[in-house]
Amino acid sequence: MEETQIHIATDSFLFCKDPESSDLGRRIVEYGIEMIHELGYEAFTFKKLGSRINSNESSIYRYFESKHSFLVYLVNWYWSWIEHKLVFATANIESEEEKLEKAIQLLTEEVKEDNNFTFINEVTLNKIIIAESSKAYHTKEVEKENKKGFYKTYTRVVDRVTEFVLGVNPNFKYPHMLISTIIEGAHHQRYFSKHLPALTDCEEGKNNIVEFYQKLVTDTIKR
Amino acid sequence: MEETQIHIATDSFLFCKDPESSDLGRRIVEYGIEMIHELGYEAFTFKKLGSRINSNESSIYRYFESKHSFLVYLVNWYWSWIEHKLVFATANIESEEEKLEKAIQLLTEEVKEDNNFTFINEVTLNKIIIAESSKAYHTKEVEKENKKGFYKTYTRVVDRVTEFVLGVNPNFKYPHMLISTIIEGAHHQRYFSKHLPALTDCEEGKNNIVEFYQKLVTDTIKR
DNA sequence: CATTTTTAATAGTAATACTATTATATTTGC
DNA sequence: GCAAATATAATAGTATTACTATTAAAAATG
Repeated sequence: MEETQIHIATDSFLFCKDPESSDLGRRIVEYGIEMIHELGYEAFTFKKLGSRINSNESSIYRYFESKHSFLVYLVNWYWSWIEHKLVFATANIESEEEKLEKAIQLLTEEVKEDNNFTFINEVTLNKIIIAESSKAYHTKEVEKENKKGFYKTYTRVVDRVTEFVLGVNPNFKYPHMLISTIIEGAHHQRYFSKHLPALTDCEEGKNNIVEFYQKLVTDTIKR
Repeated sequence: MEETQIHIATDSFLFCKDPESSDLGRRIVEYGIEMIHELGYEAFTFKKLGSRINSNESSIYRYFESKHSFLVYLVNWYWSWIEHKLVFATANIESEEEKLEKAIQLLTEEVKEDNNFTFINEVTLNKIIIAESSKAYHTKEVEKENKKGFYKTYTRVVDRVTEFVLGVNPNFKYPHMLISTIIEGAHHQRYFSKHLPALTDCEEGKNNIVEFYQKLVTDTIKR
């Protein structure tokens, strides 16, 4: 991987105490990801996590206000990481078309390598994003939380790619809609291909999802 | 509305006792929809529903095995209803293009009228589908439940519209992917436009979502 | 090395998502 | 019209969840 040691910034309103600031904090995040992936969000509890990392439920509460805010933290970490990769992948590229293509690739491909520079396993985190992230915003408190900035990292990624769309076609009316459709769509398709295959046309091992969305974007914004 | 008294078939594995078979069953569904909409899926409980309809928590359990299976029941009812409307809206139409257009309209528009022929308020149910339905299949038990047929109504709708896509372009490689992307996408956009507007380009009151997806389909499948 | 901070241990709470049992209505079949 | 069957309501109970509060022990820091 091209990265040297990177640090993903997370806003301080996403936690009580910064999990990156201590060994316990890092273990909470590292094994929390592992356990949400294994058990699913519903069955995951801080109590179970505490006993897995030889710590205590109440100690985890000093880092995260609730199970929900832990999920929100992970979602933000993920999108900050994607944003970093996006900036890197599109730097020094002249062609707007090519920038957009790189962006779509990044947003729709499956994360396959864990760079191991951090305590976060990005491959597993990507699977959590696909399977669980919609639970972060499908709550009665969305609007309140949105005002607090809980979803701004995601929004920022959408905005960046929106710029590339407008770079290719400045008259395209619905760039945000297109990009959020593609991001959510690709996640759905990956989930469906694994669990509800009747809803997709994916062949094992083939990169149909990326191909489909690349074509969809090209066909939709050009005219 | 064009319908006469309709009856939406629901498979018997979706409930313990058919809620349509009694007054209590119908009240459970009617007010259950109302309460999930008001409180959100997480805060909704059978206990609260029982006291709202002057009945009892344990009586509701005679109709539905769990809160989860109640949601699954509602999702299936919704898609059966959509399927019915779809068949009706595309009957006797010759042109494949026109059939597809009607279908996309139906799948992406907001439900605005409750025909009041049944005990189910379709406007409210549509809002539940938009905000909560992904929770029905984002569980660790998806595959098991899929085998039992929990998601087959949805699949059937996707399959029907897939046929229209192939009617317009028999060589199009990803019709299921396209249709499920559009269905989920439209739901997301409606949710975003209300709660997370930075992710869309919707103007209040305008039908941008339908317009966007109609164009997207046309541009993507033609070539 | 004294103080502050962090962590662990323990206990406790209200609520959730159920199950089980029994009593009382209501429906139905004859 | 009434006995039998069935549906519903009332009550109680369970294990677990998602937390909060308190205190003691351990570790870091100035």
